[in-house]
Amino acid sequence: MADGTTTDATTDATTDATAATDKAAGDPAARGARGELPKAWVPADHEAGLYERWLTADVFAPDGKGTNPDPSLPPFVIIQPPPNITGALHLGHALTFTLEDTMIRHARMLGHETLWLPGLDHASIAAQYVLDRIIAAEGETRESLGRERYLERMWRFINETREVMLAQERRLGVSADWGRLRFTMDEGSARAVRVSFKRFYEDGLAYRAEGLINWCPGCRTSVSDLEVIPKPETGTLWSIRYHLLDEATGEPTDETITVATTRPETILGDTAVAVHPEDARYEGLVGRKVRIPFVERDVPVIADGIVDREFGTGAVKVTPGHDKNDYEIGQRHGLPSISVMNDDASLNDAADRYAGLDRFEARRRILDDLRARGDVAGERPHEMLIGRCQRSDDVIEPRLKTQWFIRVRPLAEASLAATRSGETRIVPARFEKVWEHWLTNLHDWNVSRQLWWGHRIPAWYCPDGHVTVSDEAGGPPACEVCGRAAAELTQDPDIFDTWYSSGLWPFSTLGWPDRTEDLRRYYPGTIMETGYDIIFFWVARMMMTGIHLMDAVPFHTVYLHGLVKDPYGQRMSKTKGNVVDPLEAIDTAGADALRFALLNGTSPGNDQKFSPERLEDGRNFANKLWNATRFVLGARPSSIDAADAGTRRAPDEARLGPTERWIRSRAAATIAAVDRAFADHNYGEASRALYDAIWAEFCDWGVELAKVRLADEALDPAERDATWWTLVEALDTYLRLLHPVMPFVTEALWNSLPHAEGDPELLIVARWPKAGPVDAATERSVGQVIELIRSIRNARATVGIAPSEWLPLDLFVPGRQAASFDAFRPAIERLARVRPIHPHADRAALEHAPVGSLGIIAGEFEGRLHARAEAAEADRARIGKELAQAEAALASTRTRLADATFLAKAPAHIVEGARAREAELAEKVEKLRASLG
RNA sequence: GGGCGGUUAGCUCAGCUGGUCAGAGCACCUCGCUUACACCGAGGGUGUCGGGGGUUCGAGUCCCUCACCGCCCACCA
Repeated sequence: MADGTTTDATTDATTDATAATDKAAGDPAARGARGELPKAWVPADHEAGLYERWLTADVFAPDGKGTNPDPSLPPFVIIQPPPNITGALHLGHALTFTLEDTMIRHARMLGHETLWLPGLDHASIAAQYVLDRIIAAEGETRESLGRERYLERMWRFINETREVMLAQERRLGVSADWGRLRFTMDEGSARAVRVSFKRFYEDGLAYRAEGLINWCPGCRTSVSDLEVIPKPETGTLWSIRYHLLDEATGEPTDETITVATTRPETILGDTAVAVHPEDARYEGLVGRKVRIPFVERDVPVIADGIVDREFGTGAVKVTPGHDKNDYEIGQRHGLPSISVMNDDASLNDAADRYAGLDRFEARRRILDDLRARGDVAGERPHEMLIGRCQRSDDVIEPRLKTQWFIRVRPLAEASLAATRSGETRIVPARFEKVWEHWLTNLHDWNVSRQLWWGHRIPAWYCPDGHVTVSDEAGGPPACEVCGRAAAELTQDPDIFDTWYSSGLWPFSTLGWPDRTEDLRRYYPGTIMETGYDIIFFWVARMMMTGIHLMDAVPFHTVYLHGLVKDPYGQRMSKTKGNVVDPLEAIDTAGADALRFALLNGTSPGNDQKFSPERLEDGRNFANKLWNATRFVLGARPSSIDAADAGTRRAPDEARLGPTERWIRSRAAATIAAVDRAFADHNYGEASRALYDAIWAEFCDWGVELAKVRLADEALDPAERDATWWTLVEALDTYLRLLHPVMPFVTEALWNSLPHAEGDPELLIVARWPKAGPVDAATERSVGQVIELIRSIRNARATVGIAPSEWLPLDLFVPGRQAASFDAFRPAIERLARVRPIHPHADRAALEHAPVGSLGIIAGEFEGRLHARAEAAEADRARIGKELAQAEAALASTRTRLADATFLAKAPAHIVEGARAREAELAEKVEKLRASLG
């Protein structure tokens, strides 16, 4: 049943894809007619079509014909947490998928063969919890349906949710290898579960024993320690008198010892009273006996170091059957463990007259009866932590049960060795401490669950109580101890903790236990990406099982992301009603916007607040890029005809001016910055760097400066061509760099841009750009020009001159800026709205500027902007302020330079920098003063 | 009880190995439909970088300490 259903789902997905491609084929926008773009980036019009193109081009599979990986590079394998198949995806999933997709696209562009194996988790307890509520609405219960029909209903349910979830992943742009879609309840996983368990059993790492487990009365199953959530609560601490026995007669006396408890109902399971060995108050009592009320059981007073003398009365009742500490005390002192509860948390027959009562009702009755006997010595409110079920919120009951456990000690040690040696690295590193602590103090893992939805434990019991663990699908042929026939054997009714099969994910999905080519090639994985909240549930388990069963760590890097919270920093939850539906976000702003919003401004392992504004940022950015590209395509000089523009050429080096060199240099710097960010797994930094580079540098200055060149009639057509090709080249670079983060808009735009010889059809498989040299000299001189334009704009705005008004400018152009000035003269005119410009090689010439001109100080440039006298008056305040700032900065720099210790101890380059700054500031102050007159 | 994060402009956050690091976006204010974009452009203000010590020639940046917020782990009944 399991694998059949999964296979169906995969087939359906493929069929859908084909159908959608046919639809998209008629849509020019989706195809991206080269050289033309619609007016605006409307994600909904493009995303589906683009996704289908990737699918049909077969670029998601590592061996797909579309990827063309570089054989000299190792495969890049990402391991994703398969989401629970319980319903719609939330923003946390969107974050995970965005990060993973960003990583895999980046790796693919670098030329790695990539594997991202998608999947879904059957989520045993979570799924049952959801389904129970669904069938309750249908008037059914688990019991009324019975195991078989319940499971049928479950399959029906998950077959629906599966499609919804996979469709959501595709809308986000997830470029996983859909042909390998796996499910933790498919036959491959089932086999891996059986075989692994048998291995653990044979290796002595799986054992069946009676132990104290966490019981959820609501879910009617045991749960692991991790699924017990301690929640603060104000309870009551009662002091109860236990009567000591007369040592001679063995009968209770009036002599009492008072114990403190928050759970009087467990009195019925008490098998001792414990005090601290060095507690003088009770010195003489150790070794004597007390009688437990109601059950009339005589138990010893014992001494144990775990008892806190300061707490309560310093004497504690010991109930090994219902308390973890007490259980350990019981183990140490050989005390019997008495279980007083049923599965539904009512008291059992051991509870004598309280049998059948619910645990809380029993508590009330017992207290009443104790009061009647005069044995309640006191009570007071008590702040405490109550363990509640992660799923149902019921109060967890520690109970004795015979269950299967995994012995974790050796596995944990091997896992610790892996991170200590650096074989597996945790990002961010601070989680290593958490990892260490948890693995060091780990208790054996209770893997039995008394649920129906999940992998049945492959253990069979014969009437004589022999245990046979089998990895055969149909069970063992006979009891392996006594040889009784299979027909006489009974399989354990329990199933595995859902994380057991998840823990096998990195290899069960690659064909294990068979020694497949996939395993050889893709195990261990490169990076495992997930939220820090499942580091123990999942990451640690994969590490433990992987090392033991595969003899190798399952992955070399553990990347942990933070949680997505609402704008107020609250955890998103359905009950709070503050969840953001990723699909809604995609509908309103596009998948790229959502992806950008989830990555930008975040850092590894840190939580983030998600707000609509962030989504808008992403949408605006996509639109900005869209329009920049639209401009470049529309600005093609007539000297380059459409046919020539079909293939991207590198700009003619000989024709490059400072504008073009600046654009190239900034693009090169951006490549380096993004490379660095990716290397550090700092995806928030990568997106930020691209946002700045594309918007504040390329669009605001690169394109604006290039516009002037393109519009310059006097320019040599060959130079104009070079300008255009430079823009195309820069865009090409930026689109490649941004593609991992915003795959749709970049793919659409890149499709419309001329491709270089040898480029593939699709950006998703285009190569990552290589960082060229940064041209520092050009950046310096262009920086001066930019500063000049800014200063002029600033002066104009400050005094309120209309932006449309052309003003004459007297400009002192120092010799070293002469060439730069010549090149940028038209740009300065247009962008600063100044005309005519009177350049002067001699600064003194500025003194002849008309009275009331505005002073312009920008680096080595200095100017006088002609304006009306009243404007000039308003300008004096601006200059005065600037002067004050410059003077203050100069003063502080001089103080520093006057300090002998600074000069003696600071490194030379710092001192030199300070000197340079002093000179610069001094000059500026001088200029500003001159400008004020 | 241990541990880990966080505390930087009104809001969300960047600030790597201490020295042009006091920044970005949003919000806000003033202009502006200049032949990519109003999902835009130009310009602008705002911060004793949580408090207090210390190391250093020099500290959001390192150390100590305190405060508050959040999270994780934990056997105080």
